[in-house]
Amino acid sequence: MARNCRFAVAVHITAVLALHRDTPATSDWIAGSVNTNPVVVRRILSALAKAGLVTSQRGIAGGSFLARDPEDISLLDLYRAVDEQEAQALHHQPPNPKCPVGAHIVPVLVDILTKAETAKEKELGRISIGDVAAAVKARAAA
Amino acid sequence: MARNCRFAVAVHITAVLALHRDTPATSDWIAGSVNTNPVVVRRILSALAKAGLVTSQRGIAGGSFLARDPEDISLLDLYRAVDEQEAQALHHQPPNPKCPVGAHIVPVLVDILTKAETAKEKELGRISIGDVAAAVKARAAA
DNA sequence: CTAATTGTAATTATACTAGTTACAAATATT
DNA sequence: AATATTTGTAACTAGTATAATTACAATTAG
Repeated sequence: MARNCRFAVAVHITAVLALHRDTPATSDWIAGSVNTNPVVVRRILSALAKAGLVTSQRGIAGGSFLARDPEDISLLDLYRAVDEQEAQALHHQPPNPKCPVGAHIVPVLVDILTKAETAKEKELGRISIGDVAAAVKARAAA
Repeated sequence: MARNCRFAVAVHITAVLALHRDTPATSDWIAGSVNTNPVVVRRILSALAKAGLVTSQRGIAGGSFLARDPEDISLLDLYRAVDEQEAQALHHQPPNPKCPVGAHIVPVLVDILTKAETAKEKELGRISIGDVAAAVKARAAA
């Protein structure tokens, strides 16, 4: 249990919200679809709320809504809200500065990893929750 | 200590090998540059050898070499050799098939993650170990 | 007032990681 | 042939991130 699946769950949650825009969805109900504990859902909803992507309401008729139209929420928004910094890791210990390679490899690596991460994020930015909801709907109809 | 830095170390190791093509580099020597334990280096060298990127020789004059020209080894080669499948994780437990979203979200997610991962890998494929070695050299000279 | 719901802290079990020790297998040098 | 050095791996350890779970205060509709 060491692999981060928060992004996948965030996409799932927001897809549910996109398909139920009229009534608030409770964390318990969403958890039933995701097949996990409601607290796990609330934690991710909390991160999404901090990013302004969803709103939640306490109380007996409470639950969560998308804060914007599904077409105006990209997967990159979710990714950033939830994964904080998924960037590939650098050295655990700083390399040896007395070796020419050790002394200069880190900024070179940072440059490489930034390029790779940027390409990935660009793809995620092209897809909206609306697209995801439509894809789910299309598969359900088929 | 849960973040994977094998790719970063693999780039470091192969950069060292690219700048010392004439003599074999021992895992002990490389470990001194990376600032880690020689066994960690040997483990990564072993993965690279399985992918045909380096060759190693045992014995008193042993050590490792690049198996190809640095320009012919891409960072994608290293990434694949070392990270096996770094792809972003899906749900921990399979979602609820009785919910329309739960029943159809997984293939949609796979499609999304594949696109994102492919974009990242395309970037890594554009960069060679030769490029990395040149960048390190340039910084060392500056 | 009551019941239902969110928000969050605390705890737990699991798994992955790098680091480390240990040692057999291989090999160049003498 | 003997020796010293190096790789290749297995086994183990400590540290840490993760999801799941329990618990409970705060909020709110009816």
